[in-house]
Amino acid sequence: MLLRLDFSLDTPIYMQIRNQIILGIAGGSLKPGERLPTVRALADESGVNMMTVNKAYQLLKQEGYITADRRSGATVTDPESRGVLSAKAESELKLIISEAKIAGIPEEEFLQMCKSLYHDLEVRPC
Amino acid sequence: MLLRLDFSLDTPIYMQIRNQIILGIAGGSLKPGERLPTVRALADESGVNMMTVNKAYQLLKQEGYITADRRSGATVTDPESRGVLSAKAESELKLIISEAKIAGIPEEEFLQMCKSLYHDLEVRPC
DNA sequence: AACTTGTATTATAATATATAATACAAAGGA
DNA sequence: TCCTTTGTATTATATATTATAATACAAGTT
Repeated sequence: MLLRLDFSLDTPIYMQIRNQIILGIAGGSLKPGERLPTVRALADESGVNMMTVNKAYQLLKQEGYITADRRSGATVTDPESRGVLSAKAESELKLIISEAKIAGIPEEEFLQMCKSLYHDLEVRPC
Repeated sequence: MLLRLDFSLDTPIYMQIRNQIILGIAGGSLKPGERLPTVRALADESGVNMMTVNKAYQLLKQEGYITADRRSGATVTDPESRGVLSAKAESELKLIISEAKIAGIPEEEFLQMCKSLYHDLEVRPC
C-alpha cells in the first residue's frame, strides 16, 4: 500500500493515513474483507512510527471502516450501508458549499463537480 | 455577532470562529462591505482571548474573505468571483464524497443533499 | 517454541493552541 | 492637540496535540 504523506501540511500524519485509506476503500483499491498492511509494515514503508499508524487504525476502527484485533489483524469492514452521512461530514460539507458559493460557483456547477468527483473515485490504471 | 463555540470539540477555537464567519458570509448575514466586530469586542462577547479572534481574522484575511487593517477595521471582502474551489476544499470534498459512498449513499441522494444544504445557507428568522 | 498481530505503557521532544499583559502605528473624534 | 479605537506585534506561560522511541503483553498462527 503506497501512501503519499506530506509532512509539510498542517494535516497530521495519522489523519493523512486515515484519509487515504478511506479514499482507497471508496475507490475500490481496498475491498471489504481485505487485509490491511500490519501497522509495522505500513510504518516501515511509509517512514513513520508504528504508533502513528496505529493511531490511524484506531480512528478508522472507531469510525467503523475497519476491524482490528490481535488475532486477525486489520481488515476492511463490510459496510452496513447506514445510508446517512456522519454529522461531522455534513457540517464540513456545509462549510465547503459555503466556500463554493462565496467563490461564485453556481449550484449547478458545484453539483456537476460533485458528480465528477464521485465518478473519479474509482481506481484507474497508473 | 453571536458565535457558538464548543470548547470540547477537537476543532480549534480560532478555526470555529473562521468557519462561522464563512457560513455567515455565504448565508447573507454578513454582507460584502459590512464591518465585522472588532477583535476585542468579539473576544469579549465570546469569552475568548483577543489574539484568538485575531488569528481567525488573519486566516480569513489571508484566504481573501475579509480585509483588515488598522485604519478601517475588518470588513467583508467584495468577492471577486474566482469561480473555482480552493485545492484544499476540493480534496476535503473528495474525502466527504468517499465517506458518503462507503456509507451507501447513492449519488443522486448525495447531490440532493448538497442541493438542500446549498439552499439552507440562507438565513432564516429565529 | 518461535513468530506475528494489534495494543499498551512510558518517556521525550516538538509543535499547536490559547491566554495574558503590554505596546505600537495609524486613523478618527472631541 | 489629546484621546480613543483599530489591527497588529511582542513576550511569556500553560496546556494539548502530535510524533517518535523502546519495551512489553496477550492472543493467535506456524
